Amino acid sequence: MSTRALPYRPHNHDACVQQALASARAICQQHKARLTPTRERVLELIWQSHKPLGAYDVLAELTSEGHSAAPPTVYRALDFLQQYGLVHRIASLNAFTGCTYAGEQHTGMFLICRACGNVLELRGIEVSTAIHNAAGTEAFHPETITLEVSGLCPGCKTEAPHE
Amino acid sequence: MSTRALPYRPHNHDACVQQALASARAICQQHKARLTPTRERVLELIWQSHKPLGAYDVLAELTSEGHSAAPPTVYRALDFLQQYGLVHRIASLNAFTGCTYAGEQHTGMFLICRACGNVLELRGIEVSTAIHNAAGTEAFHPETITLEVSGLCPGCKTEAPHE
DNA sequence: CCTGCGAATGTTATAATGTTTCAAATATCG
DNA sequence: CGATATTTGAAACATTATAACATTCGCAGG
Ligand SMILES: [Zn+2]
Ligand SMILES: [Zn+2]
Ligand SMILES: [Zn+2]
Ligand SMILES: [Zn+2]
Repeated sequence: MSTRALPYRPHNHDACVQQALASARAICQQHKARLTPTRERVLELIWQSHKPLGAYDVLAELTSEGHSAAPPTVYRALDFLQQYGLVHRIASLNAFTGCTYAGEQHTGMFLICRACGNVLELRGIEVSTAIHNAAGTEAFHPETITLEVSGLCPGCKTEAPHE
Repeated sequence: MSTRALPYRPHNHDACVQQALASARAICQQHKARLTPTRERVLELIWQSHKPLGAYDVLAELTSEGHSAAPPTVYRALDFLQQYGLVHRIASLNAFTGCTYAGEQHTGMFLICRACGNVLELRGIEVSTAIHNAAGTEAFHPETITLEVSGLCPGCKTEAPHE
């Protein structure tokens, strides 16, 4: 269903974005949710950037396009997109990124390069299982998992191998 | 070395706190780091609460004690405490909690009850291994892992089993 | 076509969280 | 003591997020 974005490697990003938008439209239709122009534009802006985008980055882009927008405009769109699993919030960055596996059941695991800022989302089924097992030993009932790994991507690691 | 706090169960919390402070003093001495009165008081305040404390919560407490404090006072103390592994920042809450395993090498995994607000820190070695394995398949070099699980603790789960 | 209703948006203000900057005080060591 | 580095005080500022209320829009029923 979803074409997996090649991690940290060059690819036709326009096609990438267009596919994400098409997928989003389908998902919203399924749920009878309205992917309005503002919501769709916010999703597109987020997808166009490989790096997570802050809410105010999105806002700046919208206003630069002549859209009369205020913080609530963006946050409301982001809430909607999160609700339908189209974007994820990266808590450690206060930023948002497009979901690579929209429509598929998954626990998002994010590899965040501290050098280039790119983010790769993995499904991480084994990780998810291990987390649920660990929580189970404490009789804890998990609902949402925040898993963000900061470090160096392959490219940046070879560029700057010496700390 | 460290006495594991009994998860979500009653215990002598004063002793809990005193032990954490003693441990912190030892760790700082080892590293020739200065656990100044303000830093120690911030650590104590954070430990006294089982729930993660926001920076401004700490600040309010300090000022209520007559301490002339401003935001940087607290953030500097928190930076110091994080640097020496004495507290963790919970990114999904914008709050801070005392480290249960200070001085021990570990990847913090936090079980956060959305009902009562209590937080339990687990070491989660299997989880850590799974994360590193997953990152390895992408040739990613992990440095810091943010792993926060929100859900219901055993107590709150039985109280409100029906969503 | 109107009309009413709920969803979505516009607008303003404000809250909550975190940082920069520079000066003053304090500890540490020779 | 005097030089040096660390820590703290203080004020302003920056960033991120929400509250409150008015207005508009999409759509179904009459
Ligand atoms: Zn996802
Ligand atoms: Zn990189
Ligand atoms: Zn810890
Ligand atoms: Zn609970």
